[in-house]
Amino acid sequence: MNIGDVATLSRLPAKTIRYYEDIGLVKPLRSANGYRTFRESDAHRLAFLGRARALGFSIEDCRSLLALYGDEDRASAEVKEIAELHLDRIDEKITELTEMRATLAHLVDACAGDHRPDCPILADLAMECRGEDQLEKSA
Amino acid sequence: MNIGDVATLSRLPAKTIRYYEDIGLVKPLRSANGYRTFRESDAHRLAFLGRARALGFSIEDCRSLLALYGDEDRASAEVKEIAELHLDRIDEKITELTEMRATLAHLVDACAGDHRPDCPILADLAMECRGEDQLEKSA
DNA sequence: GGTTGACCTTCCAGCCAGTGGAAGCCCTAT
DNA sequence: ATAGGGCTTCCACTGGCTGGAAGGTCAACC
Repeated sequence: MNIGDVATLSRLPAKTIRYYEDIGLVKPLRSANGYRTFRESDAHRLAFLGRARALGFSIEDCRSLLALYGDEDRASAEVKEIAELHLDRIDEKITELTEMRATLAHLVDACAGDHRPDCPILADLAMECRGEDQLEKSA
Repeated sequence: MNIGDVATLSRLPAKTIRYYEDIGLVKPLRSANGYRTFRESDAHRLAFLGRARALGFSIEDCRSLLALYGDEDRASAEVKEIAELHLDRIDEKITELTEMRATLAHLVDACAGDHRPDCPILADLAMECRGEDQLEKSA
């Protein structure tokens, strides 16, 4: 298989696949003309990578997961630990975004959104009275 | 004020403040020794930036928001539009993360996490049977 | 006057995970 | 023979910083 075929199969851009080779995640053979030649196992690895990335795992997580996948003597606990850490990171992000969302939604709601210049969104961003403990110290 | 003072006030790292100058978000004066000298208005802008960034606005959004803030003739509608677009982006991210979270939580839940190698997380990532429509075509 | 140490300066490199584009082979079909 | 599509490498760029090196400046202390 050439890179285009495996790109279609894995739904990863060819560029990404070359990048994955660069960083050692996949090691296709080369045919006489210099083209990359992907075996079934390479295609399989790329599909694995595509799904792991779609779940938000970092490239380094993917590397570890692939290593565990190829290790017959792995303990599922090792896999689970990676997944749980990732889950925690996702939860943190969701929490952070949800807080942002709440604040922002509140401000958007309060803004008339008309031709007049008065705007509670800008007023909030420009607010002097946060970080007052710091200001007091230096005052 | 030197950069350290304004860094403390705005709770932004000095490096970040230098970067903001680089990209034209803030324009401090220079004193004879080459040190940046921040006016009250610069400190104010940096605080504004810190809060806008904390709400997840992109640097380019921040640039627009600062311009609107300084424009007496702005319409609040312009501010609101930026905020609403950002809100939509946040909602998209939350949705995406929530979907990931659900899938991942399901898999983590199904994994024994013991010394044995069997692992539904890896099994899912390695699954052949997704993207079957594509596979069928090329088969 | 010398020295420490905290502060400041610039510049260059790197992070993550790719993406875009140029310049140039290779292969097939007409 | 030539047009097109696919493949190759390489370099630069994205966002939003962050780290570190090499060196200038300033206030305090001995």
